[in-house]
Amino acid sequence: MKYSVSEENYLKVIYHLQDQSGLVSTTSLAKALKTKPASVTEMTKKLKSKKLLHYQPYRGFRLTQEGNKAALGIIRRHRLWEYFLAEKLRFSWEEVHELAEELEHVRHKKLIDRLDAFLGFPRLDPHGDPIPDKDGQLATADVICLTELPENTSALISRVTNQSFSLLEMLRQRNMKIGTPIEILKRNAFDESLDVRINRQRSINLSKTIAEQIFVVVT
Amino acid sequence: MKYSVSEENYLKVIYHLQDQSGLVSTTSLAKALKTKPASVTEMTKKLKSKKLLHYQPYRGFRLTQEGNKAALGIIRRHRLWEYFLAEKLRFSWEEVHELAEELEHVRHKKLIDRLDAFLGFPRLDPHGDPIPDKDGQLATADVICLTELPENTSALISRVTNQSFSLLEMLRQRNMKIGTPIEILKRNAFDESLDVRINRQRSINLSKTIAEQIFVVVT
DNA sequence: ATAAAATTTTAGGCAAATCTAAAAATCAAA
DNA sequence: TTTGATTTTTAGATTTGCCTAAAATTTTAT
Ligand SMILES: [Mn+2]
Ligand SMILES: [Mn+2]
Ligand SMILES: [Mn+2]
Ligand SMILES: [Mn+2]
Repeated sequence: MKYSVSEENYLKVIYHLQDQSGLVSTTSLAKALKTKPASVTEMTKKLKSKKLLHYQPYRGFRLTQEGNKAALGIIRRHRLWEYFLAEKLRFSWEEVHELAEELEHVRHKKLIDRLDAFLGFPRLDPHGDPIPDKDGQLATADVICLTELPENTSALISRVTNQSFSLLEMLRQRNMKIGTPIEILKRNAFDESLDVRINRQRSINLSKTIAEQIFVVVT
Repeated sequence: MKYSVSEENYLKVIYHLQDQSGLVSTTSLAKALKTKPASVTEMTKKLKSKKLLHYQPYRGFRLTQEGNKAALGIIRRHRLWEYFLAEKLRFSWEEVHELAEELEHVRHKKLIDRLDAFLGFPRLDPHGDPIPDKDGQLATADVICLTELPENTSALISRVTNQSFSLLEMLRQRNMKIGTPIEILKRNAFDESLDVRINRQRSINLSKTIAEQIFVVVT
């Protein structure tokens, strides 16, 4: 019912890794948590014994229902604090993730529900990621990766899943934020970069690496 | 420069105990921290080696300048979060202390300074305790204990230093909060209880035990 | 199918913070 | 001032989470 900070970090990271690949490997988790594979094996054994994940030695693991629910609780707290930091304390979107990494571990149902109400029950965090509600329900948005957007089709930037400080800082400096209109003018075959129009005004070039991190909704 | 949650709790509690008695004893600290004297001895040895407190084996200890500064930083965070919880999230004053006990350990200068600004640089927390400013300065208020207030002298409730949930809940239910007008009608010799008038209206009886926890400013 | 490479687990340790039990020091009283 | 009670410290364990190095297992390549 109540987990340590370390256990919570494992649960959250496993949840995110699962979203991409189905089963999560020891190495990928070790890398994501900046720890060593041996440590991961020990912790996953513990989490298994607490019935938070399915785990067969050498085979990888995934969250149980219980583990999933716990992870969503942590993600709810993380994203609500991110929203608070950005909207109320005026932090920029590249700064909030790191701070929320600590605040998310203050775990009192009443605190987080009051915070939710104070913020007006926001549905998206500053990066466009959905905020699970009281019951752990996640709103689903039908976004596509910017790299999949056809040319000359207007869309809105709706989500940036990568939390890298420098990526987010870069986007902010280019006035690209959640809700900003965007359109692909040209795909450059040589480096797969994109020439895009931002805010129906400025035209800039985005490397493939950056474009892959941006998700949009066609309007 | 950066201390563990445990070290922070020690520093804060030593600060408060020092305020009352000069030198702090191993047993009193153990009691306040709900731990055992043996654990206190080990931790204080560590804090001494970090030059956060003066400590002679068997003789008791007190904070160094450095330790004092650190303690004030923790108290600043604690009280600002208490203010936030009470003013913004509408928690009652008996609920905020416990929540702030966890939030106070999220330690980022910029976060706390932004929170301070967001709250409008409050000077007192919900219990009337002064909030140290950015530089650790504490405003001093000239309060007296309710038990010292002369009869028929109007005063304002300005501080309740005891953080007991049930004491604070009791006072709230009697409409006694920071800023509430109060006046002593009669001292009862038998049990040293006080008949007081609250808000220039209701007259109630306060036991000596309760009266000792209330501090007032004569108006 | 086998050998080499990669991944994962086990074994053995370490540091922080706690505990209990026993020893040492201090304090209080007769 | 000696003794008995109290306080404090030391000794030795325990728990959590992490580490390195070595062994076990699985995957990949010849
Ligand atoms: Mn984040
Ligand atoms: Mn986010
Ligand atoms: Mn408090
Ligand atoms: Mn307070």
